[in-house]
Amino acid sequence: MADHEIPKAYDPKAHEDAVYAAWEQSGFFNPDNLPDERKEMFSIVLPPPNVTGTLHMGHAVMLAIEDIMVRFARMRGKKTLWLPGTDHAAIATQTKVEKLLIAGGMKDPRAELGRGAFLERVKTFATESHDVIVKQCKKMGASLDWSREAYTLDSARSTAVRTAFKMMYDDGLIYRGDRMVNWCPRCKSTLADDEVEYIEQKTKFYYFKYGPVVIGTARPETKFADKVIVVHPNDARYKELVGKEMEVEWIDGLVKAKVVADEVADMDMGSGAMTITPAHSFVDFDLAKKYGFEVVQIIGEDGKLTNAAGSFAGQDAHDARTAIVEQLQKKGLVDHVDENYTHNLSVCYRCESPVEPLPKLQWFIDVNKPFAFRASSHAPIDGINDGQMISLKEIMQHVVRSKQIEIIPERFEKTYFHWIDNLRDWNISRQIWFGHRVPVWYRGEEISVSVEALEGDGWEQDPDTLDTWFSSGLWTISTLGWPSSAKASEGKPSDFEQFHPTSVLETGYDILFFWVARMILMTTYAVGEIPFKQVYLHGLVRDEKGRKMSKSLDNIIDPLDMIGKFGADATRLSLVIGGTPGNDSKLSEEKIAGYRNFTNKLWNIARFVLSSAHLPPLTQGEGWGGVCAVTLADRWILGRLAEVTDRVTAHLERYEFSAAGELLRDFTWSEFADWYLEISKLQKSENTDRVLLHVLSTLLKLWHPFMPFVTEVIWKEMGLSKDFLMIAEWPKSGGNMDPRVAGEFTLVQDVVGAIRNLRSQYNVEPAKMVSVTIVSGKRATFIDEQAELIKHLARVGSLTVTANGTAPVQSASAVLGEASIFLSLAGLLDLEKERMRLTKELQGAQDYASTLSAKLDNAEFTSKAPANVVKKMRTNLSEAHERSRALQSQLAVLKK
RNA sequence: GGACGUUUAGCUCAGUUGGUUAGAGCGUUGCAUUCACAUUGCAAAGGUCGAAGGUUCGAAUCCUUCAACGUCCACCA
Repeated sequence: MADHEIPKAYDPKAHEDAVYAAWEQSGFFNPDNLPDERKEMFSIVLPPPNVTGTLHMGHAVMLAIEDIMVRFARMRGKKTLWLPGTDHAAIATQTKVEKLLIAGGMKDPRAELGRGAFLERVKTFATESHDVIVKQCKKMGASLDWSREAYTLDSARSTAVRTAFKMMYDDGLIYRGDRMVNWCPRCKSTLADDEVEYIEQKTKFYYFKYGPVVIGTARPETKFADKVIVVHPNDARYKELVGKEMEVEWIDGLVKAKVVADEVADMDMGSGAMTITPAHSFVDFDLAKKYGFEVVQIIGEDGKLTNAAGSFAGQDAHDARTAIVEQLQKKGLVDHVDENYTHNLSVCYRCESPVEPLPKLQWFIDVNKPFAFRASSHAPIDGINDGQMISLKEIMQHVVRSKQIEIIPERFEKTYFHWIDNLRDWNISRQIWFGHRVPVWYRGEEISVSVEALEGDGWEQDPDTLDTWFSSGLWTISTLGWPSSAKASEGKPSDFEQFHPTSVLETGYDILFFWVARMILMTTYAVGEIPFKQVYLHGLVRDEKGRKMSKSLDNIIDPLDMIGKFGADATRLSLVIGGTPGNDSKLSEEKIAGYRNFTNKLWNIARFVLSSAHLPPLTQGEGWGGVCAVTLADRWILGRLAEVTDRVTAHLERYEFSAAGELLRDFTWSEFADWYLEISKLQKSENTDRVLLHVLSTLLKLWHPFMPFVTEVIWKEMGLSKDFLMIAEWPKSGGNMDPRVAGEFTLVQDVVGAIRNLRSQYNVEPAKMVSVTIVSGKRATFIDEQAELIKHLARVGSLTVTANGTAPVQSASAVLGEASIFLSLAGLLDLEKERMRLTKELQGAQDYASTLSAKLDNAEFTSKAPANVVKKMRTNLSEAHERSRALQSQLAVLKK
């Protein structure tokens, strides 16, 4: 036990860093160092934060939830690995550094520095970010195994990336093609479909005369090379025209145009006729491919018009629009202009510049092409055989549909399938410098794809880099040693064999497509295993008004600030309690302050228990098995503790963190502190001390995953064990609540509550002793046995308990189901007030009774409802009647 | 245009397979400050569960329609 003064308030700052350092030093974050032989594995990979800066509340909620999962698993005796790492986040990081360099005075950083020097700058920035991120994870208390830390761009992960690329290339899944891509003229790079965002915008929509038809467009600057008119085959207006060729007057003079019929044309849209722009529209490009039309690029990668734009060549595409329209106007080709057209402008998700669809030679992953599946021998996927021809899309659908991967909450499965249905081939090459260089080398017409670099001999590597999600898609396998050390060596199983597939992937729903789906694709392909058995998706953390936290709104709540102010434990609780999976949650400082109050409450519970319960320290391993239930309160609190232990365990197994936390908080505060601790002040005994210590130590274990710091500090104060609470064994309930005990204790609570209520009604000071009479029929003996308890808890000086009796004069009364309570108020009783109060209560009781009898008189109800429901209702009815009678007789006394 | 989510006390949210006076925290109101904790204690007030229909002996819970708010996807003819 503590032989020194424990401070009145818990000060997180005084303990947190030291506790984390001690945990780290123990080595127990690394599963290989866990003390006993552990058979069952539990593994999570940390979704690697981007090295673009610092952690925000979204990361904090992720760390809090995952740490709960991990600490719970570890305490339950599983060989537990939580593997940390960071993501180089190619475009995001490069863009961020470019912005910083520009802010520092550079005009075009890439041009001014060159590839090598520029990458050095990015690397320096990434290293600094990484260090900050690691520090922040530690501040949160995250029990990550830092000895296994990984980085998406380090050498082991680069080998994995090149290996996967080569496998896919050899299987014919990776191909190089001239295809439409989303091009960001500012980043000078392509973007994946889901890296494009849309902003609603009002713009002009032009209708032009194009030969015999009128066509509509919002982007006149792309229309120079339009040579094909498309109409719907069923459109009567244009039936005659289909198949014809003609010369039409256009922007830069006459062009030769022809008319084709295709169902993509929408008869109800505009004039029903359109021309196509194969080089700058995904739909038109597909159409051009289908009919073999020429693809002429009008807008270049610099965002300027190409030579195909004739007299406008070299102008900025967006700026040239007005001049082009003017030229058409002069020729009398403008039919009319819709000034109020709203459409969605596509912009780059990183820099918000307008995105230009254009054709470009790029690397793609074919998601529809069947290949020969390579099954895993140690964790095979059910339903797909070795060598079976199957496409990536089909695998992605299969593993979720067959529930081999379970998504929580389930509704996101729908979103997932919908996304896959719309999935096109994945463009994986980017024209940026920071990232994994495409492992392809060229020499003249020759192409070589290689894991090892090809040096000299005239080989030149592709200048492009890979989409950042290509490397993070390999995260579960690349961090566990694939491909280099995926196999056992010297009889020792490898990390990959032990920990893959990982148990659960915990992340925000906003990266379900970006990352989760890509991991499923890459992992099932590369190793023939699912990457994780479950996906738990948390919601976004928003501000107290429900807005996203952002710099421009200046509403960012910084996790580090909150940890400094309220402690890591309080910050964690505020992020976990009150939220449900997949739903956004609102966070405010007041909320965190509320949980700071709770950590302090727990601290003071411990302070009280440790100062009042003096027992010789138990030797390690002995535990508190000797704890006995002597009094009613002992039986009650131990029974409740058993119930709470079971329910908290069940909640945590189902990832119901909020429910588990609320249950624990209510038990800790409203039952253990408010009732048992108060009772213990009266019923002092060695056994009471044992009960206090037992409940406290069990609570520390149950709370530990949620609030690791304060529980570990108290655990040390208790001196129960030399070992950390972090590796203590998770409690087992070891018993049930006796329903009779529950009923009896509830009666005591109700009696005490009724007396307190009467005191409050008459403004009797809490400290003042009062006189009370309880008339309680067959419960009189029991209540009399508990007289001391009731007197203590309700501050009663004189208590009379009788089986039968009449109300004492000058007293306020309350009626419980089994007892009538009278509080003596000599001279203070307000007859009128008392009469009104009792009348109101009587009314309530009678209304309730009549509702119940109406139900019970209904034969359909009594015949169809389950017997226990009917029985319970009969009991309630007789109680209501009894209560009404008691209230009536009390009113009668008052009237005298 | 398609899909999903939310709507319960002033605020933030729970509410298990439908079961009978709808719960918590914060806030509010009243009383209390040597006695573990004012980062506290005791008590109270406060809700026709978004609307309208339906199923059922019984609906916050299941079905239909509608409304408001939010999110994602598609789309620059």
